[in-house]
Amino acid sequence: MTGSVTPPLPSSPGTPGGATELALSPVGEPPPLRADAARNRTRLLEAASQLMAGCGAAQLTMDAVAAAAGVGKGTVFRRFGDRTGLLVALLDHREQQLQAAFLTGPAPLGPDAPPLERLHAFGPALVRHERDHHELILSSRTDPLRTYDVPANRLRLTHVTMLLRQAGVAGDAELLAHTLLGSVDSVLVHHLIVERGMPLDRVLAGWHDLVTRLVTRPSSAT
Amino acid sequence: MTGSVTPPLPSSPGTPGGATELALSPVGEPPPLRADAARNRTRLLEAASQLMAGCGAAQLTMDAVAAAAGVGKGTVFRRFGDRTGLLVALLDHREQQLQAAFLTGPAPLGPDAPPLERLHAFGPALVRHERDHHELILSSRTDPLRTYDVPANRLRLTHVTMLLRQAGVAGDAELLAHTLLGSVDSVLVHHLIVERGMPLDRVLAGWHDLVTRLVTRPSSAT
DNA sequence: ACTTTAAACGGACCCCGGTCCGCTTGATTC
DNA sequence: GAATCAAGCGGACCGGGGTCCGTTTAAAGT
Repeated sequence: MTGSVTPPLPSSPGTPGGATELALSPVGEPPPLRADAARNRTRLLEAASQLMAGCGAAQLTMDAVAAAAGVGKGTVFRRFGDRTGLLVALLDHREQQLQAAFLTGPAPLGPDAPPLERLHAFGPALVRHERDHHELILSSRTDPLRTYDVPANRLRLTHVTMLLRQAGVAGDAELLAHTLLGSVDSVLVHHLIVERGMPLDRVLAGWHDLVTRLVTRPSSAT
Repeated sequence: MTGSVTPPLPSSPGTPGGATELALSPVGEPPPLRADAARNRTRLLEAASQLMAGCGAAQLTMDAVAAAAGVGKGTVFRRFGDRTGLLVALLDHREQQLQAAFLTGPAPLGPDAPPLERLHAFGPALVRHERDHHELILSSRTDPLRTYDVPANRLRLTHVTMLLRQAGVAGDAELLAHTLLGSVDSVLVHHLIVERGMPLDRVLAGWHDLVTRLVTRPSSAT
């Protein structure tokens, strides 16, 4: 179980400017749910997953999910904050596999391979994963800014940043990681392939090329 | 006047798979509006702009815009398709300045400077422009896929692609252009600066660094 | 077992985006 | 200037996201 989606509890409007800390992820103690709450959470995720499988994201209305799970509508919102929250939770759950693959899995994705190799392998793995779940991803992007707060995406960023550093890349590893990840962003790739008819191979070649360019030290400037 | 926002006329469901051509932008004859329609269009854009300036994007409801412009709600939808369409039209209008700057303006942005210099200048110009309009941009991103269809964004892509080619870059210019543009995407930059506290200079340095890396031929691979 | 308390629950309710369809009006033709 | 017709118009209507608040119930204390 993920347990990562900390819903925006109504008790935390707090300081608006909140510069005390990042305050976005006071991850440390996701207070355990009450028994019934946990049970309902599971039911809701299952119901949502089935509705999704059955009729696509369009049919995934909050009322429908609530009804299918046999709970009230308010409960869904209490648990997941809003529709996006529910979708993210659903997605987050499906991320586990991918995360396991690059965190602890076998080479070339896992920690046994050298950083550069892992980096090269990471792109295709991501693209494949995102293609499998693109509908869910698409519909969870209603609020563009929140994308960067999704745990899965944060994890990817840290991962790529780390790999870049380990590969001995010169320069701003964090920014470069953003750039790399952006180049295989789910929405972009979907656009390129579906709407522009670009072959998948070309996108993947782009990833490898980009990794190579970024890892290579720029020899001459203007 | 832009005149670019061709609303999805109810008469054009046509062939769904439409592989005849791109069919996305049959730009060629935006059929002229009837007098009253044109008048209302202007009124609506003005009303929207004022509401935006007055109370922010949140208050920009379709009803409010319609009321402020003194027309019916249906008219707004007929003209702009949906809320996003209205926002894009608004944004598109404000793009003119930027577009003029890099299409026909003076060096280093305009055509009088060498390609590489234009490329370096383009990033900062974009970032500045996007910061000025980030609220509008943000709220026009509800439908992530449509982003790539916005005329302004297409233009940017072609522009950067062209500059890359002119600068003699080796490799997939179109993909590289996507990558470059992605690295200064409005939402990303806003996230980095506002939520992560990254100084603007660092983002801009990232752009220059990236341009340099991409233009430089990768000397050694794995 | 009984009390207490905060969390969880449910569904009526509100708001807004988007649709629909009958009416109006600007353009064009004769 | 009258007739014709497509384009434009408007606002009632619908459905779904999100909120609110009175009620219920799991858990902790005695």
